[in-house]
Amino acid sequence: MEEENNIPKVYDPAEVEKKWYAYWIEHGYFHQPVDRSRKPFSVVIPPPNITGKLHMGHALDNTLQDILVRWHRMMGDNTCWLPGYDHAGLATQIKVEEELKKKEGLTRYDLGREEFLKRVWKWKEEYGDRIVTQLKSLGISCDWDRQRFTMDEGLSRAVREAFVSLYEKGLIYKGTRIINWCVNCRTALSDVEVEHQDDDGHLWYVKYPIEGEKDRYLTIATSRPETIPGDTAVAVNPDDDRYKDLVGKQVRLPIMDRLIPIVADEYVDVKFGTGAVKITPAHDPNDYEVGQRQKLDSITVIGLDGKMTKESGRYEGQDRYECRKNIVKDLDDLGLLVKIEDAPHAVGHCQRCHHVVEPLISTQWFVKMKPLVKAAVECVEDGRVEFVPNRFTKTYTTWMDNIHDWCISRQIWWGHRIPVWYCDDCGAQMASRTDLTECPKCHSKHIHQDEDALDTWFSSGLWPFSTFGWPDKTDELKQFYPTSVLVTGYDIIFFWVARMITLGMEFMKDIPFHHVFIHGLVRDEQGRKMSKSLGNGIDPLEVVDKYGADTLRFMLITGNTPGNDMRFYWNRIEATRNFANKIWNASRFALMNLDGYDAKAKRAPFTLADQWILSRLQHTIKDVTSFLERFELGEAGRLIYDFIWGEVCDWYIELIKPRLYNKENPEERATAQYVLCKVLGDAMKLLHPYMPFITEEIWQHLPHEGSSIMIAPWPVADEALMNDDVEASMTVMMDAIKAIRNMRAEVNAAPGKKAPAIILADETFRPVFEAHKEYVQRLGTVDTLTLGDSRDAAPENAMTAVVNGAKVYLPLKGLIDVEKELARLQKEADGAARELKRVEGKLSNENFLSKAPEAVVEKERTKKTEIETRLNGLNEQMEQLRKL
RNA sequence: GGAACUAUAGCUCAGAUGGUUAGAGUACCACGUUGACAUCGUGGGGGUCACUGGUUCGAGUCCAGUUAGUUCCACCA
Repeated sequence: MEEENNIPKVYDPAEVEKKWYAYWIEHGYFHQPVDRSRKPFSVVIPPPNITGKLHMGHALDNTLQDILVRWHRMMGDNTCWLPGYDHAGLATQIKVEEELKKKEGLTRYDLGREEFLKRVWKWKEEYGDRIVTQLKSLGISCDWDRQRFTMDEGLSRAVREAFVSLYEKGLIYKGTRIINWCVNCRTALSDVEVEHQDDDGHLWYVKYPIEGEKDRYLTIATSRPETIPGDTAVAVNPDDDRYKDLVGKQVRLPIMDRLIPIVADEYVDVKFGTGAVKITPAHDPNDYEVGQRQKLDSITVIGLDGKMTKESGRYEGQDRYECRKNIVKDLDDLGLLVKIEDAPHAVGHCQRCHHVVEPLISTQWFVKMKPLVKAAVECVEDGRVEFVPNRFTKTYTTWMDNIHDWCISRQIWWGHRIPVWYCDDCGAQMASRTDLTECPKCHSKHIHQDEDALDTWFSSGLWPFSTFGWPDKTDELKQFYPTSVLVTGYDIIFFWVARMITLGMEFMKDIPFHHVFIHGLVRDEQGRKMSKSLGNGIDPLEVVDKYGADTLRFMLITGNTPGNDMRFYWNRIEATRNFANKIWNASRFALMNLDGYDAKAKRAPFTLADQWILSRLQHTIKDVTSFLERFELGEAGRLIYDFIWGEVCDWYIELIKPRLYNKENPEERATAQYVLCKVLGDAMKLLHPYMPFITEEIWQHLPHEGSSIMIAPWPVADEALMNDDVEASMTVMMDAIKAIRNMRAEVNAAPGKKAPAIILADETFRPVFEAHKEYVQRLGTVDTLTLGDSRDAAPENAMTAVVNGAKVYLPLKGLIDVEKELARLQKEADGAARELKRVEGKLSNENFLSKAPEAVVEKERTKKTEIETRLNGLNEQMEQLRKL
């Protein structure tokens, strides 16, 4: 062994990845200043929460972005990928509160607003960029110089501007309405932050005595008996004959002993329950509506703490669920409980803490959405903003069409405080871009700011432009807005995408991005969602440690299709790792045979193999690029994989070995070296967006121009090098070689040793075989190869295969089991006959001939001839065998 | 109650504008250490493309319906 080369046989990503990431940072490749002369390509990262820990979703999301960004950077676009993170108001506050409770046994109220916020900032400084560090280990090429945080001064200014501007237009208002209240988080929530799930519930049927009529009752069904103290009416459908005479009368509300009216309202479904509904405007959104229509009072019986208020009489102070039990019991004791039915019930839960959300009447800030969404819907419907895959357009537009006003105030401290001040003296309410110290109306110093903070999504909704300096008119904004593409999961279309489009159209009068590239979820091997509670999450960093970021990235991108969920399979990780190792060894082979290589040295003309691989390379470049243009990242990746492994490694490298090993002919050797470098180099470029590290490592070893593959120009397909004749010739040779291998394996002939073969080729391909005998000898493990004309008589005692353009024989005297061989040939012939029948059927169909395009018909004709030739060859051979 | 998605080899998945002998990886079987790679090579078996109709010269691909599964939206007490 004279293996002087010290490149390891097995690729070890750990060190390589660390090295190159540092190198890229050091050279500032991720950062590009604004260059108005070049086409922009910009992406803003979906900002991870500062509380976040990297999970598979992030890995997928950011790899997708990185592939697009790296590709466009290589294409020469003025590329900007802006990173950052989100303060995540409620989520972060909960986290810090938990820590405070655990470590010091304190609540935020113990500390007070100012001190508590100091703690959150401290927490943010300590842990806030942990996720950013984790992202870096994936190899993503964000411009870290442009990193933003939603609570930065600049972004906070944008929030102020947006709020005040909407306020001045009357699109933000303060109102007292029924809202979603989390009794655990003690804050209002928007509709999208409430997750509905079917819980096991019951329907309690309760008799309400009708006033003035002895022993007559109206029976209602309720899933929430604890709200009975808040009832202010009972409603029936106006067309319900059962109850027509009762409308206008009153019932005596059980327990509370209060008279409430019986009203008629369309809302009531005659067929459901008893057809009579108790109305509690303060604790049910529907009842609230009915209450508005019927001008009913509303009585709040459940407080902000989830406990019964004094309006509930003797239940005051009880927890809402405890009260439920007690009321049911009391009703039973009174003989008013008719029956209890099991009934699944859709109950709203807080997205953050999962406690049951309570509908309550409360004074909050809202954004009036209807006037805003018009432009946001239009720009999607007319295609200015394009969802990929397209089906998410419908998800988006139907949601937007049914939009309700957006509750944006939160009773939390961490976040952007609502920029509204109230004058204690004159009662004025004013929104202001700057902090106020006195009332602009009466000049009183007795003013105070609204206590609430804004929904986190209000600031994230401004992200595509606030990050580039809005409301200032910066160069960045001019160049990079609208951004090119937004990459995100389908789970936050409503939370985030919809808001960005809405607010972008409002404030920038332009779309925030041209494409929304939606991906699915990464699930576990059984297809379950990865979650903390199941403990089935796989840490991306663990995969990176064990197999490298390149492997994780490639695995996440290939083997699934845009917008669909995918499963995480260790076994696919291993397969991808093997691919990385394959690339590694192919380049290792190249490097070991590159000694004395001089790109300028005199070269021999290209051989068939050279022309073939160069032709295949051009097609690969063309197809990969067009798949990338259509966001078909998985398909593009697959093409690169197939090209490298299936064509370069399996065929080309094997074919050029003799030339590389033979130092007696330097010109031929130089040609092989040149083509190998060219093909590997371009392949590395195509693969670079997917596997940035290993491609950089290899590219740096290969002869190259420039300082990094990541800024090397993206390959352009050279049409002049695409050669159909060459590809056809190689295909025939490859088919013949495969036929030889196949036959030898069938009879297990001379395993590992060379054996003779005979090929009778037709006139088109005979010269090809003659010129490249050694291809067949080498890859078919053949010693003597006898060539002849396809019209020559077939050799006796030989196994046969017929491929398009040639007949292949293995003279395996003694090894052939005539019966088995006949069976094998018969099977082949049967297949060919079946196929022939189908083709003939087509070709004898008048409709096919007249209606199908000429090219398709022609194709069928050639197919027919080919099959016939093959079939004849097989039949001939079988006849001969039968004579033996 | 609406809507979307999925259904292709034992398993995980690809199959753009309808025309391939329907593919890959993995698993399985056989053979193989020829100077990149056993994280490898060669060969093989394995699919009535969920079902039923329709459109078409031609359907895994388009349309309608059925079944099964997943998900999102929705105020039925």
